Amino acid sequence: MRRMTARPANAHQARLLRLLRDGGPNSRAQLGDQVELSRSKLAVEIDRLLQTGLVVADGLAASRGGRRSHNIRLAPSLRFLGVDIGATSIDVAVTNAELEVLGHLTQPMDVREGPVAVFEQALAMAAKLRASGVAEGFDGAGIGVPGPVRFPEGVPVAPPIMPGWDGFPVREALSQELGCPVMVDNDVNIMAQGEQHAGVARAVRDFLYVKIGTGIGCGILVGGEVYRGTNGSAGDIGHIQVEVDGRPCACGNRGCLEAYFGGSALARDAENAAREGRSAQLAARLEETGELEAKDVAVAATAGDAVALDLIREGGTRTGQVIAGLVSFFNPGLVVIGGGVTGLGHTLLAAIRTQVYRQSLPLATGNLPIVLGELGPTAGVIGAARLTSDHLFSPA
Amino acid sequence: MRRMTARPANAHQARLLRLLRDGGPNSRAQLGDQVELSRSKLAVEIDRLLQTGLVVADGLAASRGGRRSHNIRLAPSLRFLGVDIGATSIDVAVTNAELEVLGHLTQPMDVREGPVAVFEQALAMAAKLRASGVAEGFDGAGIGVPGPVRFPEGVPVAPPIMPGWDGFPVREALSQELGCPVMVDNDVNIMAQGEQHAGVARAVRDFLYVKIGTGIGCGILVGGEVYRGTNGSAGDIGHIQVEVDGRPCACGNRGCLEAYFGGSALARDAENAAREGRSAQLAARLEETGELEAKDVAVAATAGDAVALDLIREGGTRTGQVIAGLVSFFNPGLVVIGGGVTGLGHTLLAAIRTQVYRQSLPLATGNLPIVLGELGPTAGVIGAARLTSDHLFSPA
DNA sequence: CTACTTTCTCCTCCTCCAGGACAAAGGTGG
DNA sequence: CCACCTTTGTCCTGGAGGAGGAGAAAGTAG
Repeated sequence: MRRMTARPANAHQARLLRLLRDGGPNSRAQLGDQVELSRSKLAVEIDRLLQTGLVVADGLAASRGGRRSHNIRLAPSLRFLGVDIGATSIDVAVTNAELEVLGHLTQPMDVREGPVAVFEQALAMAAKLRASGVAEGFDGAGIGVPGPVRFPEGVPVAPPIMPGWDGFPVREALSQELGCPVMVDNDVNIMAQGEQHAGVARAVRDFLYVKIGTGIGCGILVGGEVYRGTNGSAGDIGHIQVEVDGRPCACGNRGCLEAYFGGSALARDAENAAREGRSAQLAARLEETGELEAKDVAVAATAGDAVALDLIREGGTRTGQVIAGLVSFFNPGLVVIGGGVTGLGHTLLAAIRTQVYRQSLPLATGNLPIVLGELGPTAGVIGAARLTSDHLFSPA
Repeated sequence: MRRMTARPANAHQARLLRLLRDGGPNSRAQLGDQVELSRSKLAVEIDRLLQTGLVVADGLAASRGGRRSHNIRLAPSLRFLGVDIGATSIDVAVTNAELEVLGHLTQPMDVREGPVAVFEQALAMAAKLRASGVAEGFDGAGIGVPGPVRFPEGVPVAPPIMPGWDGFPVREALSQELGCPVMVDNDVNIMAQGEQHAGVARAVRDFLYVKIGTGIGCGILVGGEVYRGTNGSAGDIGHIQVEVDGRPCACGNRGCLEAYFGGSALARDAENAAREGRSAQLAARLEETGELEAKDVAVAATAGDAVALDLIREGGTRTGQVIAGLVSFFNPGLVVIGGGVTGLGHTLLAAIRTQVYRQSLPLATGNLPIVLGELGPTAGVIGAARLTSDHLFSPA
């Protein structure tokens, strides 16, 4: 089960591996244009990488007017496991070394059942993927969990929505089970990295990824790197106050953003609206299922339900208020809105945009795109795979 | 006039120069303990630095049980100029290579008079310092201006409180006049760097420096480096909204933090209180001078005036509200309160602390000190000098 | 078939740098 | 005062890192 994947011996090799990961197979000559190394040194390092098996020579490329080049690519047998643990669902995917998703499973789950049960499920899903033939073993795994993480140790700290996880040695436990290196991070951070690797944030180095799921969180990228803060709790914007003496929040405070918006708040508000007879459509749905979810509001909104649209707009305005403040403070080059909000999509985005553009400094918003994430549920698993590949593709 | 100061030839030399700057004179052996270099390589690099004249051998140190060591120190003739341009005053100082202040001048000034007049004044102050004998010439200069700066070019962009400065080539113009390299940054950023170099933030890598002067701004340090954002406007927190449909602000919006607090707002509120007869003390002062300044409120507060104390507490609460949000978002290891608030000091600090500790996430505030800056008005000039020394002490 | 381009390999030479040997210069205890 | 220790600094050698020229290999264009 245990795979001994080689590691690059120096920074040059690490650099080359990342170039091959992000740019796909390439010739020695083309790689030489992207690094500041002489041809001879480059050849030496690539030979060494070939010897370790991390990269392979893979046929000849078409001529570009001269001798045809040998393609160099990352070993096609490399496999990364990406796991995204949300509050209510779990995503597991297998990627190749270029972080292309080869297989992806999603299942509902309740994070409050605790780490043991959740990881049992995650490992079962991984086994299922392996049985399907996309992987024989894993060279590395990345995990996102819905709470703050002490990143170097890979241990959740004081996670509000998953109390049973506090201090559970996620990294060590999973590394044992999987027999490969494991990296653990906040789920918002891995989604942000996913959008940076393969989504809308490809060319941007300083940006914010705002995830609106059950709760609301924010991934912060500074110079292309995740910023995690002193305790790993950076980006925890769900409990920023938006109303003095406002609604009570589950965290014990009052007036938090999450008391007004996010999957939980939205479902609760929709149920109230249904019970009070303000929306026939939501009431009908409530009748059917006994309770409402954020998804139901999205469906109702798409069908034109005025109450549902109002709820989304109001939530977007609240969220926009907070984002406006963060934009003034952080002056990002891009704001990505992601999370389980497909369907809420453009109504929500419009409300957020209106609020941010009205409220932030002109200099900060002048050239600021605010867009929806383009990867949807794969953002997390791609980001998780990237996290572990960043680790493996760095000098040992 | 022009000084051709040598630059380090490589990263090792740069590292050594910074060690000598931050740790003072030192022996080869002690330096060797702080860098990962062999003794021989270290000796070579130090010899080269000695040849350039950037460092000098400076006598023998006391024995520590064996052969006495030769002290190595930065050239004692090196001089940096630090300039801190505020909204209403200008600070100019001269430091040696260890960034110790050798001479410091402060004068009132109105930034709206435009860059030409202001720099004429700054250069006159620098000349006065030179005439006093603390410097013969300058090896580098750092300037802080009260507005966003496009850092690589050293040009202010769209500064709200100093419209005449937009696009003025500060770096180039001053470099011409002074005959040395010049670095330009936002004044809040240089103050933050000052506190990091020689003040309360010495050991902290991720922190926020909140300056409450005429307006309110924030310096952001990530991993020990200033974060400036995509347009150089990061940290502009004075126009974060604290009240929906609140007081009109000079920026055209409503409910901004600066509409409620900061030197301008405080002076205005104090004048209103005086006119409405709510504070005899402030009214008396208004009678004397015709208008009130933030300073007058500080004096009244120290004397126990209830209205003045209330104004400060209220402003601190508003500011604390904003900081609380930033703390949740950024999870800093330290928050420093600085700016022209000496006197408001502990009343203000208490109000800010109360609000932040009440309102931010426990994980983010658990071990978070919120303290006053300890350098006062020298923070800016030291930070400015450090900015330019960071530049000079990096490979050419 | 010739001329030219591109890609890749091989070889030489130079610099960087670690670490051992050793010299210099002090202290300590008899 | 001398033998022996510690600390500091210098010198030397060998090995690894790396740049760049020469040229072979393999293609295109005419």
